Amino acid sequence: MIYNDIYKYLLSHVSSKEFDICLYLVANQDWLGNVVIDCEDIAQACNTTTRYAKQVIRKLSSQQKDVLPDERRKPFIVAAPTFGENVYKLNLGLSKLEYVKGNAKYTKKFKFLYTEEFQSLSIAAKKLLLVAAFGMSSNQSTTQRIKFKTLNSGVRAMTRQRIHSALDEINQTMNIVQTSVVYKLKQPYVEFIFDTDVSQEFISAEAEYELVKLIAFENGSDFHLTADYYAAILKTGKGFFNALFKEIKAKKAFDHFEKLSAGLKSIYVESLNVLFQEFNKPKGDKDEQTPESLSALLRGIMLNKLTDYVATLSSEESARLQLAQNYMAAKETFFKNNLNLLYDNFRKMKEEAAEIRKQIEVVNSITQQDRKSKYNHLKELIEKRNKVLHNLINKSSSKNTIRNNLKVFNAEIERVLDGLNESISRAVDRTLSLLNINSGQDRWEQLNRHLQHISSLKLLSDREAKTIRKSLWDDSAIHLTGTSQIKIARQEDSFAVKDESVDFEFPF
DNA sequence: CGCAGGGTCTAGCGACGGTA
DNA sequence: TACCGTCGCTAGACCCTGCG
Repeated sequence: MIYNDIYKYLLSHVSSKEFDICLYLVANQDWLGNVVIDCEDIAQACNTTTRYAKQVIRKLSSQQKDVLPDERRKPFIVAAPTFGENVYKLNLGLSKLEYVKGNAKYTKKFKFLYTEEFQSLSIAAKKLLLVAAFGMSSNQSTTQRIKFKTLNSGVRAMTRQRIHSALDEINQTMNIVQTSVVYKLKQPYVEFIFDTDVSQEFISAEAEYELVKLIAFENGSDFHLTADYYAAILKTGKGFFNALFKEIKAKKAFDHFEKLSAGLKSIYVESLNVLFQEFNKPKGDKDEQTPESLSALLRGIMLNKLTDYVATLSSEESARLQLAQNYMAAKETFFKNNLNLLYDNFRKMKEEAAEIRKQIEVVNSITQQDRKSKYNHLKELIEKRNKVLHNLINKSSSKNTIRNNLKVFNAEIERVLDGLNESISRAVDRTLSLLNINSGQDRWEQLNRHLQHISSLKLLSDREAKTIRKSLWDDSAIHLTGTSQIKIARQEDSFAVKDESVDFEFPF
């Protein structure tokens, strides 16, 4: 979106080509508001030479020498080396953390702003059309009327004469809009009448789409992918970034935005690579990948990598804490003459550890959302199973009916459990290996331990973990040890069903 | 890359016409 | 007449492209 400050910048501070290049930069932002600068691409997109594109980029990214207006002194873009070479972030516009629905005025990225005809216009004509586009964004009307007076005072270097010649120019060059001067109460207005479809044609965020396409291409997967696949992948990826922005806002971890978003970006890129390598493997008798299954796969990969990322952060945190401890331990032997330095270092290490902990909390809450929904699913499934079984028992259904129902439910529960296991075992392995806890043979035991660990890590609240454990083990009184044996309390009546692979004990 | 050169913009000045 | 806003003109700065 062309936010208000960018809009004003375009109306006041740029020349004709700079106008196009600024619009290019706005259109080529990724989800984080970063742009990869490729001057050849810019030159091609904006109909100029690579050399001049470089010059403009240099200008847009350096402090402007004009003294008076503040916006002009602020460079339009600044280098963002954290995200890679040639990556710049837009200095104007709303950052992802500032945006709240409805809080910002903006101009939509109409397609016509990016056409060759538009780019060939003089700066005055471009400014007039941008003002009209702003109006069209806010009131959806294809007819825009703007007072001469407004243009004179609101747009730099806009005289009557320039308006008239710009209108002639627009009428000659642009076939999607007709302009004229109309009068109301002796006031001259500029009237723009756009073709109806123009107001609905926007350019989409290409940067992320191009990235996915590029990685698919590099992995040789691009032949098989239709638009549906790309859409599914982009939706999944964007979900993660939105979750990050939300959590950073919620946890007020604004200082960590750059580090965390750079982390998430590289996780996303790595995951896409893994995804397409996976996609390319011969499938055997497996079903064809659907867009949904591909996006679920991506989700799984990203969650795993996020877990690894948390583990890295955790060890950074422990390193700081360890260092702080070392400082204290050294109190007696060293630094006798320099206790202040010692305490400063100690405090610094503790503070850094606390900052890292905050980052961990942000990332954890992203993965937590996913696990929470899986846990809820599991909980619901078990509740449903118990209800069905109790109904069957009350209706004195046959052993076979009960057994078959159990089998169906248990298969489903195991499936969900597998997903959960996969999702959490990494968290446990990576982050708790320090605690020397070996994973047991029994999946149910393992899950129970995971639950404890996860609640000890505050991935789940104690209460949630308790509820889940309760619903898994207490209420239903199901105990599955190594032999998949099921018991339901009410000892007075119980029986066992023998099956070739499963043993059931069931009360009546 | 440097440079030439036409296009474009800015600031400042004075002319002009309308109004109190 | 004094004042105001608008317009056109001009010098000099900046924009942008093409040439070698």
